[in-house]
Amino acid sequence: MPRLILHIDLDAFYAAIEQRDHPEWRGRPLVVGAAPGGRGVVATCSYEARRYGVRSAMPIAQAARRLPPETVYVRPDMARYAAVSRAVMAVLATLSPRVEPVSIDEAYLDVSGLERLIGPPQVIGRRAKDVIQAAVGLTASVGIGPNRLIAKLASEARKPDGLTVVAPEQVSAFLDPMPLSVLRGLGAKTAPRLTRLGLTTVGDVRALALEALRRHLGARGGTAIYQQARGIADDEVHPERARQSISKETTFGEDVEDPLVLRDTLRWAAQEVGFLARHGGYKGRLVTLKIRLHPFETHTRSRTLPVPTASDTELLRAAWSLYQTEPWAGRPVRLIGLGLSGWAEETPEQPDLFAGEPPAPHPRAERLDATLDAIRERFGEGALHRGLSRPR
DNA sequence: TCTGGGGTCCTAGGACCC
DNA sequence: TCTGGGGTCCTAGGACCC
Repeated sequence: MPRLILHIDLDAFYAAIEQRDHPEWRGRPLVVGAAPGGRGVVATCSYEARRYGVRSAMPIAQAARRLPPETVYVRPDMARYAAVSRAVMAVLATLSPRVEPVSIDEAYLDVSGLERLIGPPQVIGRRAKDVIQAAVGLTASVGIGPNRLIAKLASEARKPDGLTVVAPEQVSAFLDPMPLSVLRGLGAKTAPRLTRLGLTTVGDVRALALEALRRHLGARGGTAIYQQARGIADDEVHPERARQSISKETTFGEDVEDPLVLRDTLRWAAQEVGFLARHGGYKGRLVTLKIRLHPFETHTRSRTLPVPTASDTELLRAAWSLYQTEPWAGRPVRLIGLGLSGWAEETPEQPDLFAGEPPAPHPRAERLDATLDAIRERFGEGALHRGLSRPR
């Protein structure tokens, strides 16, 4: 039986939350990210700001030069955004129990078989958008297709507040005219390898033999692109993917040479990582120090410990000794941080969204009220939209 | 023009063991 | 004195994604 995969992407997520909670900022260019005078980039910006050509990951100084004086700049409040995200994921779970969050503002749902319960794909997609609007007062763009790649490209096809369904027989017509960079794994470095061959669209890539693709992209990458260009891609949705690493890093406002400041910063990172690890029930053996030296030279150094740990002091000791064994002392540091990975075999899985609660019998969108109460209880009123309204 | 922070996955060489 | 493969672990870096 063919799968039906839904991809949902919350529109301008951080910026939309800020505008939701500050009505006076609605309709104005708004940037969530670094302070306009400082170092850093745009995390997300409102659609009003995008009209000036501002995009995610653009250096904040460059964005500030383009944007008008009435622009609002806000620092990210990740704890708040994460609460909204969890509320969205919870309400999506009333549609289908197979929800895989892929980032704070994106998820895949396996909605195969829901046509009998809800209706055709268009209606399922509409329902997903409605329950999110009702729960948190935000718009989302939805794409539905036979696998994850097509669902994702469908949600990107119309934004914001879009809804696009691609049936299996429409896949090649949908894919062929797209720029080849939409395929997963063709980024800034590898896409030009194909562009140099005169290829520009997915249709062009589809015309290429498997052997040629493997020659230019490597055996693994070449095969993956060959299949994607034919609309063949992963359609498994994994509701409880375990995380593989925990890390914390920071970029200094100005480069730092004082070893005491570096050590204090690593201590902070060790405490943050240790806290997250202990609360998730993780212990890891691999400690990685990350450092970015002036002007923009990045290194990692890692050490495998004999015994898995989640201890702040052990993390700090390992990271600091990695720093000290390198001839970096005295060189100005732009960024420093550390990570923990390599979980012990017996590390328990991260508890899922509803851990500890009785399993919901047959979750359906009709149970929205009960779900909203549960969300309010777990994530606080702030996660929810004020002036709650029911979907029709 | 200056380039965040949080991740995932892959590659490749060397050590080491059988 | 020279020489196999295969497998696993460790480490560093890079590409990519949101």
